[in-house]
Amino acid sequence: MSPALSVEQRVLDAAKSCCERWGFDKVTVDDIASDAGVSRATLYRLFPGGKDVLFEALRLRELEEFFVRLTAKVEGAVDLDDLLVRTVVAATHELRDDQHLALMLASAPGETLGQLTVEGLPRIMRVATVFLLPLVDPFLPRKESARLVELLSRLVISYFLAPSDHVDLGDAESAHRFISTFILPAFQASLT
Amino acid sequence: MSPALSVEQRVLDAAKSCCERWGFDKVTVDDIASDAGVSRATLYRLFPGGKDVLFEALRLRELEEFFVRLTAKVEGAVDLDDLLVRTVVAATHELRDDQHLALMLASAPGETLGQLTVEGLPRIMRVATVFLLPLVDPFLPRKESARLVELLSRLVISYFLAPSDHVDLGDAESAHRFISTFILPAFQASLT
DNA sequence: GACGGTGAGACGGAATCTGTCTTAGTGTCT
DNA sequence: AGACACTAAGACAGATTCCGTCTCACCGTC
Repeated sequence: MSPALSVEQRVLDAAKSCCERWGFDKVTVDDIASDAGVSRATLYRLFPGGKDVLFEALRLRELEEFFVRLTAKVEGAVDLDDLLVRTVVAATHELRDDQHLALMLASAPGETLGQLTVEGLPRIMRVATVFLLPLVDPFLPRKESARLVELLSRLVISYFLAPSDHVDLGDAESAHRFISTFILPAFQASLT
Repeated sequence: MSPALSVEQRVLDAAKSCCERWGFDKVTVDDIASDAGVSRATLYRLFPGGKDVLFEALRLRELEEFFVRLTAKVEGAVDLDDLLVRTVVAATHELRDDQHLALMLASAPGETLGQLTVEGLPRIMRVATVFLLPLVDPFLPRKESARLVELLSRLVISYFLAPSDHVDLGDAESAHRFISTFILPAFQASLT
């Protein structure tokens, strides 16, 4: 047996694939453990607290991978307008293309929505801030950056979950119109 | 709500699709009931005894559909040799193409194998006899027909579960060789 | 031989599932 | 109108599964 990946990663992969195979609320810890080729004891040693902690870690990993891909896509923006439009468009596309997310929304809508809106939102904001703040910082004072990142994160999620007839944040032109009209003016005064 | 299908059939369909979605041992009666758009009480009224009886009924339905398709494929055989070869070949192909069976074998091998070999075999023999006896009857005395049907059923299942290097019952020529060599001689004396 | 990491599995308590039952609602027939 | 068949909803106890923690034996390394 060649680990290749760390045991933690193997377990998280197993959790993800079990989820996709059986749906979130049918998965048991035993399923995940045996899928990862690991004993239950080991799983609990790696993720003390069990299922909750494990899935929390999985969500965190997915979230970070999401922003790694996202920031890679928006590198080299020339001004704030450009940066925000590209970020919002790329994020929207990523959300729409996320198979795992789609499956979760289909098989366990309540849980998944909670992770996108209520319980999970603080973590999302936290990670979004970590990844996006450095990109926005050149254009705005720190405090304004944080406000901006939070605002856009909320908006992207909202428009992803409930698309609008008037705005399509997956479309560059529409996103540009939206951002110049509703977002940038609020931060114009603070532009550095 | 237009029933279109009888409630029993809807419940059996739900059981089948739940099985395919979640695997045999993850399905609950509630899953099936709500998938069929039926209350749990109704389900237990239709299948007194619950899960076991329900799945028994499902297996019986699948089995009968199997033989309906099979007999349709072997109509018009001119002699016993022809009939047996075509039956064996068609049955083998049906088994190999059965998606539901493949899923069951993959997700619940123990249970499914039992249904093909140990507990389930009597029922298979019974249904096979009902469907195939009339086809074989013209060529053999009743008692020999039953022996023949049983023998071939067992062989088809065995070669399906564990293919041989020497015989391929899905191939007409190979099946013909096999049947003329091992099967027909034993019944030659009884040919009517 | 000590030591960290692991698998196997026992354990009690919580959660879920099963199968039966009762109740109330709906549509049909007389 | 009333009798009737059929159903959804859900309460219920008992069985089963699952969870999280624990112990113990095992193995490779130091």
